[in-house]
Amino acid sequence: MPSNSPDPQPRLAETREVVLTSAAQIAQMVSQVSDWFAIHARPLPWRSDDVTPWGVLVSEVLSHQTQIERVVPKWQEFMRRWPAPAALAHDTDASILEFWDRLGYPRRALQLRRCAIAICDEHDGEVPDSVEVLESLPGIGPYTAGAVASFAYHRAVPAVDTNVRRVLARAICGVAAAWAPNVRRDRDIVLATLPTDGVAAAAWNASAMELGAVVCRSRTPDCAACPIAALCVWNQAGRPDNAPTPAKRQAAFKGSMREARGHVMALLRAEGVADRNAVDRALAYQSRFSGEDVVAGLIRDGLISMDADGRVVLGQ
DNA sequence: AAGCCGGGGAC
DNA sequence: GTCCCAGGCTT
Repeated sequence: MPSNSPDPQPRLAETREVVLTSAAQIAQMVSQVSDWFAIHARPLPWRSDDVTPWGVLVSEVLSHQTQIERVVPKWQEFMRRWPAPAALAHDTDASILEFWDRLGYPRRALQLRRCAIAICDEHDGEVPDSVEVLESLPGIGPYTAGAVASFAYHRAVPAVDTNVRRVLARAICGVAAAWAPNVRRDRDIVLATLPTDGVAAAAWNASAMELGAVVCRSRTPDCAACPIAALCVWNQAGRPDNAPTPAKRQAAFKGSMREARGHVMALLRAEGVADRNAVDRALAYQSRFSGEDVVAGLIRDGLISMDADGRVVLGQ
C-alpha cells in the first residue's frame, strides 16, 4: 500500500477569517468525535476490514445524493453481482441500469461501469490510490476521490461531503449551515482539522461524516447527543440562524424533465423495450414534455437507444 | 458560479 | 409543499 503522499499540514493562516477556533481546540474536537465514532458508528457493511477498494468506491458512488439506509441493501447486492471491476466491465449498460432500479441519477450507473472499464484497461484492474488519478475516472469527483484514497488506502487527504461541511461550518466557523460546495474552500477548511497520519485522517473523515449524518443533522440537530457540544462555536453562540440564504430554491420535481425521464426509464426497466405509443402513455400523467424530447435527452445521455423500428431499449 | 440530473423520506 | 440527501458534469 503506497503512502508517499505529502503530509498536508494545517493551514490556519489561510482560513483564519472563517475558522474561529484554535488549533488546540480543533485537536480536542477531532479526538472527541473520533472517540464517539469508535463507539457509535453505524455498522455499515462497507466499513468491514475485508472490504476491497472497489467495494469502497462502489459504496461512495451509490451514496451520491442518496440516504445511506437506501444504499446498504443495494451495495450488498451489487458486490455479489460485480465483486471486482472486471465483472462490471464485462457486463452491459442495460444490466446495471436495470439493477439501479429507483436509486436515482441513473447516469451514475453508466459512469460507474465506464469507471470499471477504465480501471481494467488503464490500471490493470486495480482501483487507483491517488486522488489525482481517481479524479480522472468517470463519475469520480473531488469528494469520491478523497473518500476512496482515505478509506481504502489511508492517504491523509480530505473527503468533504455535505455532512463534513455542515459539521465544520457549525463547530469551527460558527455558522448554522454548510457552505456551498467549493473545492478550494472545502480543502482549506478541512486541512485545518485533518490529522497528518493517514489512519487518523481516515478516522476523522468518517467520524465527521457520521456525526453530520446522525447527530449534527441539517434541520434537526441533536446537540444534546453531540460529543463536542461544549466546543462547538455555533452551539456556544446559542445556535443562531446565521447562514446565508441560498440564492435559489430547489426546482420542483413534479412536472420536471427529471420526472418525465424517470417514467420512461421505469417503463424500460419493466418492459425491456417500448414503442413510441408506450412512451407517450408513460408520459400521459401530465408531462409538459413530448415523448420525442424526453427520448432524445435519454439517448443523448446514453441511457437508452433506438432500434431501426423506432423502438427504444435500455442502454446502448 | 449556476443549472441539470432521480427519487425517496422527514418535517 | 419544502428541504435534504456520503456529488459530478456541463455550460
